[in-house]
Amino acid sequence: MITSPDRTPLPREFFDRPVLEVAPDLLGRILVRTTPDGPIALRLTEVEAYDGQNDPGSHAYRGRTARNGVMFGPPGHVYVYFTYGMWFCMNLVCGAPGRASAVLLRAGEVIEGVEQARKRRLSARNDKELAKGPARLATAMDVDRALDGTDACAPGQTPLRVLSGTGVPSDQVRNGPRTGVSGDGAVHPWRFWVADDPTVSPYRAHVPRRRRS
DNA sequence: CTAGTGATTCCCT
DNA sequence: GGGAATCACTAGC
Repeated sequence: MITSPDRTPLPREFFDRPVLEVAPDLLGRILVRTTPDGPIALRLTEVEAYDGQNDPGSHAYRGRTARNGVMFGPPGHVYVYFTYGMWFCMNLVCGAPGRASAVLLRAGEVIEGVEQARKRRLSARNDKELAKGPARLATAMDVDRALDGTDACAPGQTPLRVLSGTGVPSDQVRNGPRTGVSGDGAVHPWRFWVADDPTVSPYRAHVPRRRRS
């Protein structure tokens, strides 16, 4: 049976909670990106929690900088960072201002605007790979640094919004170590995903890169 | 399927 | 100057 997902926007209060509550609760929600070419919608299937300055894996661990400033602001805003010289990744800021916690959006299923997402992700071998991985997700959803600081809970038109969707029953939520996080931050099992979902990205342990000559 | 590596730029020490 | 919340590609099993 197909039930139509709830298109109610998530209010700011949804994000104004501890990040370890918000992260699993985001699974099954619908991220909507409004572009001039029409909307792209994504059902979230994999996320990671980053707990501000308490968390060695978090960009906010060493305090506020030019890059991570949005994380220290109000919840419900989008934090976009550039990494590995080529890619963008997007987060949703959680908790009270100053908490600097955020949820990294790692993977999802494109459910609307598939044609547009395919054009942005030409190397994807099938539609399950369109947003399988955080940089792939950002690419498919046309998210880059221009959207850093966007309020996803603002009234009226916004380039990004999160809708209620259907959510995911808690017995379908799995969790484990975060991908690509090194050092002391690797101990926390703060990656959450939907059980047996084919759009979840493969786990990769952090590998330190060898120095180039 | 897994493991290894180059790409490429920005941030922070 | 070192490394990064990654991806795509290749080789080999």
